[in-house]
Amino acid sequence: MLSKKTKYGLKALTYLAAQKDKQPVQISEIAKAENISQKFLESILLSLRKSGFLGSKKGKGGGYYLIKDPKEVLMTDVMRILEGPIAMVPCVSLNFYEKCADCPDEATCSVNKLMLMVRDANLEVYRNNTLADLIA
Amino acid sequence: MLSKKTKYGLKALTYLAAQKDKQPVQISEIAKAENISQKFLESILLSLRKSGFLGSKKGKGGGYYLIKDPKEVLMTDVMRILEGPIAMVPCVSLNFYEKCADCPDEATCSVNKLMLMVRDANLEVYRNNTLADLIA
DNA sequence: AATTACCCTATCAATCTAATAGAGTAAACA
DNA sequence: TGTTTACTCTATTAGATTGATAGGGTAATT
Repeated sequence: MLSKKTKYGLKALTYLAAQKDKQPVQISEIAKAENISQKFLESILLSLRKSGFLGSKKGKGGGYYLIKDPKEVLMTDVMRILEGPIAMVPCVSLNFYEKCADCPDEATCSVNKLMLMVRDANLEVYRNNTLADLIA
Repeated sequence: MLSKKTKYGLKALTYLAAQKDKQPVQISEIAKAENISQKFLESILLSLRKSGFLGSKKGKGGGYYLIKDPKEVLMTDVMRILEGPIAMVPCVSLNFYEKCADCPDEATCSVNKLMLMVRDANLEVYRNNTLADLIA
């Protein structure tokens, strides 16, 4: 299951990407428009800022804004920040690799074999889609 | 993340598929060979039996055995039983469709759009792989 | 200087997962 | 026929995670 964090994060990103000007948008505005718990959204936007997707401005007229061009924001990066590893098992993860404690041999492991194919299929989708593609 | 249930279930299925004869294999043998908690494996095999993948035989010399030819066992069916919906959000699920409560319009929803592509990519993998493919 | 809106910490109920325990039941075999 | 074997079922549990909420703190505009 996709977590609400990722769901909300994606919605917020596309909301910001759809803005005509680059003016900051208040959290409250996004939360209201997308039916998201404002406090929860705060923490999500914060992590998106810390990972370099968003900028923020404090004080009156402040809010969050997209740093890069939506065309430059790859879904691989977004998903890894919001949802975590793209792979369904650590033993096939590119960025979060870990050996399975119980599995004696990856080369002959059926789970490894299947999940490797699944990972590649997912990567293919995430690599070929940017934030801009989700709006059009 | 792939649940342990699915992981163990897949391992058990491939273990049974790799058997030369069609003789029943005891739970304890599979559990030992694949490093799985026996009691947990019991419940998994039970659900695989109830959903038509496995047959069982009680008493001495009993155990579980594969009902169909491994070539006929599609990963789509296995995954749906073990892991649940293939889609990451209910609003793009073929077999478990549900409208998102918070989303006003699927047609313009960015999450829907992305997850639809992800679902199709995953389906492609699961449809093109059978239990037999995981052994070879 | 006051307001606005981001920033951070802590807490919480609900849910899910993985594992375990223990008793029950059906089938095989001597 | 009776005992053994191994599947079947119910219940319980600790632990982790999720999603949400509360409340105060801080920095930057006006």
